[in-house]
Amino acid sequence: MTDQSPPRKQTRIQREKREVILNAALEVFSVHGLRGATLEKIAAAAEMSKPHVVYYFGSKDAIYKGLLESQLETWLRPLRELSAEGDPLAEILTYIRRKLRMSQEMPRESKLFATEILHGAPRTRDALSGELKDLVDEKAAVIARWSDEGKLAKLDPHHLIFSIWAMTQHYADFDVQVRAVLNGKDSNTLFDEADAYLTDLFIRALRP
Amino acid sequence: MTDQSPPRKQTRIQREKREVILNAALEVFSVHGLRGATLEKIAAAAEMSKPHVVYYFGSKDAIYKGLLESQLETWLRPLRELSAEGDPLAEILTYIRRKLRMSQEMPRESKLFATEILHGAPRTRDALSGELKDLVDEKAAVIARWSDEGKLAKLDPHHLIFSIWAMTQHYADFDVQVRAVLNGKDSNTLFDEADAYLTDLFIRALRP
DNA sequence: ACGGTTTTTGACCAATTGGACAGGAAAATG
DNA sequence: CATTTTCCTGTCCAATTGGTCAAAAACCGT
Repeated sequence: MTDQSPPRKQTRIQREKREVILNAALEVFSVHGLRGATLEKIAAAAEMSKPHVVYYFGSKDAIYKGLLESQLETWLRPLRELSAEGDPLAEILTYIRRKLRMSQEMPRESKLFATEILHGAPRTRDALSGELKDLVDEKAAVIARWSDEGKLAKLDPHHLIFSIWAMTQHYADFDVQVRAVLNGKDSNTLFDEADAYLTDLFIRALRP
Repeated sequence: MTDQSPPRKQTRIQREKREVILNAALEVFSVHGLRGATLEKIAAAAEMSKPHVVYYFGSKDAIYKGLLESQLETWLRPLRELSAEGDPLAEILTYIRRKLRMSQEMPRESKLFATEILHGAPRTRDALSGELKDLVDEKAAVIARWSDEGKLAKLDPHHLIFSIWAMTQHYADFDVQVRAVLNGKDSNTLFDEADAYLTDLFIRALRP
């Protein structure tokens, strides 16, 4: 028995095509949302025929779910990397910077999740109250300990995390609005400003 | 000429019906988004027939636009009420509290705007770079003056406003996520916590 | 009570769209 | 090569859905 993979080995071409489709779908879903996206648009973006897309994923919904799943881990990584060992303030500032950079570099993923959650997270509920909650609780406990030890100001750690999510993702999800107000600023300047602002804000707020 | 209204006087029944439809539409749009909402669902929520809804608004799109327009002013009011005359820190904290309360009391409106902007604000672009930008610039100038006078910490006023939007609306727009993490907390407790946290955060950050 | 206007709806239509299907092209397999 | 398996697409279909239309019902001024 040389075949060690449990259900079925995926061929190279299968992996590649699925990858292409997921990327095209991300493009389309992030702009139009689940309902606004059509198989046709996805197929066009992936440069293949509509039945071909269905051939690989079975249904539009399956693509959408596939996308969410394939991105969830990436999405949580910055928080996961927040280490209990490091310097409290530095750890949190690094987390903020990582999250902000992620928003800058992966705005499509950010919008995908935002839309999903905004609409009640019908396909992600379990992950939210399972994996996500566990991770947040764990890191919130770390932050709470830091506060107790006097290394950080006493601020509700859960809400601290929420506010970091809110602010960093704001720049990706509502970029149209931000850009309309700060009209003419290019993306890099904008994120540099945001970085400086958030660093400043949280240094002032978190210092013991 | 007793009729003084420019184009046409709207009858009582017309105003009422339009009101009912807008309210039903808000319910449906805020949950499903523009594309996910159907005339049928709106009609059902308004307890009338589909052609009746069309009779009053002409098209689904017109209802959507009507909603956005009828809510925009309400949405901007808290910022508009931020007064250059008051005590700087108190004014900003009051603004935050108003905005947060608004998110709590009008989550449907919040989600409506969030979805619209998330999808590129195709129907709101002008308002964003016109009315909204002007208002923000005006209030940002006020805040900048306060900072210059040493009454407030020096923080980029535009980004300060963005961060307030981001955090307050987060609790309305992503309530599913917040609730999944803080599982079991009822709405009032949650918003009270948020209020306490945000007040605390911004007092620490804004004190000169 | 009556004629006209406004309101309301059932029935219908055309466009869109998710997806099925049959069969051809290409690749792997032997 | 022959055959089997995988890949790929043109064509079609049924469901959904935004919107029309004609006609009925309710309303209103006189």
